[in-house]
Amino acid sequence: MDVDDEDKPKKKKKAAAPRKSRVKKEEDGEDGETPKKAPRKSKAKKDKEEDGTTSAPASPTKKGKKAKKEEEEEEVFKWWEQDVEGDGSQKWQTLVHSGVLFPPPYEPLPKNVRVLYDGKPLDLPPESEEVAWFFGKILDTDHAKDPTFQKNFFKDWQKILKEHPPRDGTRVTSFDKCDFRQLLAHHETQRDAKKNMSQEEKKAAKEAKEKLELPFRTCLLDGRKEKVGNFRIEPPDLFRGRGEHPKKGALKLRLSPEDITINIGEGVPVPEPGVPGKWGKVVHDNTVTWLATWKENVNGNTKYVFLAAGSSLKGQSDMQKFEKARDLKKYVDAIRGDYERDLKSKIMAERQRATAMYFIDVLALRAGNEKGEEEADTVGCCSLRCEHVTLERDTTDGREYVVFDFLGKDSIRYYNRVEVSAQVFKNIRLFKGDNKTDEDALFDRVSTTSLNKHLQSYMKGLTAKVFRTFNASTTFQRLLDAEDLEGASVAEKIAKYTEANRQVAILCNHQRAAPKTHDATMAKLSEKLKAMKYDRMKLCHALFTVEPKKRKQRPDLAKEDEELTAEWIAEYEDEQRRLALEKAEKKFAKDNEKLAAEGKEELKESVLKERKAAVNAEYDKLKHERGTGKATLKQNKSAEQIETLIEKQDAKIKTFSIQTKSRDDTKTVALGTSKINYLDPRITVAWCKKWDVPVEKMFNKSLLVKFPWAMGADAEWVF
DNA sequence: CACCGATAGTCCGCCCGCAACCT
DNA sequence: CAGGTTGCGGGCGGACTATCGGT
Repeated sequence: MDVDDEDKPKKKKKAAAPRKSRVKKEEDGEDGETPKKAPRKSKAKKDKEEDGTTSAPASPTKKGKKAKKEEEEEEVFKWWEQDVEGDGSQKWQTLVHSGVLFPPPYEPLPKNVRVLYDGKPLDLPPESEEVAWFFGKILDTDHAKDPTFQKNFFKDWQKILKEHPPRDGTRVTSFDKCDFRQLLAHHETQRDAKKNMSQEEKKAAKEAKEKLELPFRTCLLDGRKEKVGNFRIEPPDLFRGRGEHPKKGALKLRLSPEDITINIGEGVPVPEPGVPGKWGKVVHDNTVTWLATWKENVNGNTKYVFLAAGSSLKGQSDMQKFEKARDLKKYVDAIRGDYERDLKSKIMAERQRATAMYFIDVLALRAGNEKGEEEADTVGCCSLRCEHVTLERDTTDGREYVVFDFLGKDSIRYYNRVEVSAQVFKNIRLFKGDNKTDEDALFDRVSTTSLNKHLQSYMKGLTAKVFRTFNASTTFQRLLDAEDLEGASVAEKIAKYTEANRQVAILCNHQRAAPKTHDATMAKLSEKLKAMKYDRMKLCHALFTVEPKKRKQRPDLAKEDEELTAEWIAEYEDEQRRLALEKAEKKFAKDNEKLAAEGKEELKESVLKERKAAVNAEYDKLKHERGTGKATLKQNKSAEQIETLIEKQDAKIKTFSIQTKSRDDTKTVALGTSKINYLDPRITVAWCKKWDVPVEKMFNKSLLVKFPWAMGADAEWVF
């Protein structure tokens, strides 16, 4: 399903007109209600009927499961099977939706929950109390302890306080005199109360929420039902910028309908805002994909309500993104040749540009736009400063390195020591110059705009970010191709896939904080692994006991696992004994409880004694076996049977250790981001088909919904 | 003893929110 | 700028685990 007629130049700006008439006509008759039958080869209907109806006559014994009918009756629009038409500037013909959902109004705190000022409770009007609440409820987080956050919060709170002062006229002038602890306590109480709601209450609350949200969840785009993404208007709160953002803690205001612009089809009913007021503006712009927009007050950014990731509009542009990245294959050799050449250019701007391109290509750095004073200080390739790169030469082998150390997007640290060619090394030394300071731009003659413009000269639509997609997917494809998985278990296959995913995530610097419980989890897992190895050891010993000559014949089994030290074995067995005894005690108590309930005579203490003696005998036996290299099993088994058991145990150990290692390797790597944004899903689909792995194992529900267009890729498909 | 099913408690992966990028 | 895509963290719900009783 290659889309190869993509780059046929259809640059006539007004190409939208012809197809409009056809669709429009159908529209009028149908009120836009019924899904438009796809003009060409839609097999969707047929597919549905086949599984939809037949499963209905359930067995009479089965309780009629509350007809979860809405399951999948919707006809799916397979846009990727349509012929590409138009230039993409027009995004829709008709659009019907319910607007946006506003957050509930502020509920004032109970009278006994107060901010204290100078030790005395403040009686605040709701407007200023709400702002205090935003701060109080996060009092136990790092944000509340951050000076910038405090400063910005307090400044904005004072502004609100001016309009809505404390009822007794108290002047709030010092942050340090404020005590928000009652607010936090109230927050915790609320949280507990919510947690402790009964099942029914929780269910009722959930249903009420769903009912409320239902109209907003979907819209009608060209008559088809499509999922809407972020239909909830962002609630007011204190701005949580990432890293050292100068505006963190500032008050993000509550929005009214007047702040919102609605984009909707012409001639369809405009939804009413769910709160008092009128929409700021209503427009009918079918060249854009947003349903609503507003301007956020803290940074002045424009926010939008878009369709969900699984929608046709998002899917189409997502697929185009990957097609564009695949296009780059055709040009990349020329581009590389040119920048290699330009690394030596006499023209400084060219030389810098070539070096920047080299980093973007090889390291998958982001473009790196200029940023303002009012934003966190983060950089990408073009905005690197001299302080972010250092040069190193290995004195023993003369190899040369550039060490990158800077804060990138989301203030995530990028640290990388990269071996470079003599030319790149020389260039960086040159760019860092003698007359530059640490704060000066490394590439003072390159901007993202100029670099992108240069890239466009090779390929239409080529920009720096395309290299990231290209790099990620190419790397992924190459790593997967390098593994012959014939005869491998599913667990092994998945491990190889995850490893390739991991390599890409590392390339793209997708990090995450290690899970808080990681160390504890790893400790548990390795104990479990040791226990498995212990069991294997016992099986081996048993084998040699049954058939001593095997010790010579099977050196692989005779070799002792050095991880299982004598101390560990002793500790482990003692612990197991303790647990077994404890269990025997419990069982004894339980048995008696039951007998008592039945009015029968309780077991005598001697029974417990016997049982414990049996346990002790078993572990005494193990204790005697320690260090002897011999063992007897609970049940007698033939040598052959034991060997089978060992094989099984080996498989179990192997699978388990693969999983354990993979988890450890991935503790600070975020795999999701590349999977969602950078890896062409068709690579995964093809790989799954090639190695007979269900695609559901590699894609979770939302990825499956996001990538329907990729599912048709066959086993031979390559990026 | 193996296996199943129920239950409660824990954990971890998924989804969402929205910030931070790019062009 | 407007209009998108990319990205992390946090909260939540569902899966998993431990335990127990019953067959």
